[in-house]
Amino acid sequence: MVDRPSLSKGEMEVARLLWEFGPASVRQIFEAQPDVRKMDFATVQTYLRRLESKGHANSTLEGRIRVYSARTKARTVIRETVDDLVQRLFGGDSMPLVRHLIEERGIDPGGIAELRELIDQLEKGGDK
Amino acid sequence: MVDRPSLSKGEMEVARLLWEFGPASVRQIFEAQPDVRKMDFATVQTYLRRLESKGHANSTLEGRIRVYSARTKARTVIRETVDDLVQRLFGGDSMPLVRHLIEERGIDPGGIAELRELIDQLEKGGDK
DNA sequence: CTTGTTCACGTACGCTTGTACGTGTAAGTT
DNA sequence: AACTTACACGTACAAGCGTACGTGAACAAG
Repeated sequence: MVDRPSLSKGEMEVARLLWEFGPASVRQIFEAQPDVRKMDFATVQTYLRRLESKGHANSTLEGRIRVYSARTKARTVIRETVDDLVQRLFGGDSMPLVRHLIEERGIDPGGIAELRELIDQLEKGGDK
Repeated sequence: MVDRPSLSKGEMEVARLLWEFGPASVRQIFEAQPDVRKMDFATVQTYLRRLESKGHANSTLEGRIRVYSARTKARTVIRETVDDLVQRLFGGDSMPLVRHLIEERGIDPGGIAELRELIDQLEKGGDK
């Protein structure tokens, strides 16, 4: 449970790509970026270095290419980030955020079905 | 639609108090803080000043007391903040966040009922 | 009027973040 | 071998952030 520093916005973006595209070189992460809104190669590199120095990634040299891999699970980082946001923006109550997401951002039909199930589950095993 | 700089975490906390406790002096915001995790008076003051310089608050001197009031609506800031988070952490898809909130943070019984209604509404007027 | 209290306001300071550039070198191309 | 890419790695640097301190003025209490 070594408590790692939290991620900045830019670092999060790179971390997400790293989670999604597994162990990867700087170039691979660089190219995994959506075409719009691309960071410079060197910027991606810096973020990966910073992720490593914060303990959120590991790296090894494979030949002359440095390959990074995530060291913390997405779920963990997401939990911490969201908890923090809920705390600061809503004083700790997460319902307003759920409400906001549903009202303002909409959910597609598949999501609606899934949501119904989630709620049923919640109600059934209404523990903790 | 003047595009104001986004808020830092500390600023958000103060902004939330300002939204909740209406136009208020530094001291009032300072005292509105939950007893644990209190910022110093001067720190609150700095955040209010910064909120103003970023265009998120206004202030006037009432006698010798400076009174701050929010200039941007909570809803707007929340939308921008959450949109940004969803973008960076989930690549723009908000469903994973909803799922996370429900699974990891739980919703109280009242919330469950409300959620059901929200979903029904969504399904009915399934536009946009 | 003297002393303590409460503010506003300017300032500070080290750390983090966004966003790279430059240099040296290994590998690929002609 | 000479030239061109592609990398790793060190470095940079201004703006933003967290967290106040200090000073001087206004007010309140004695």
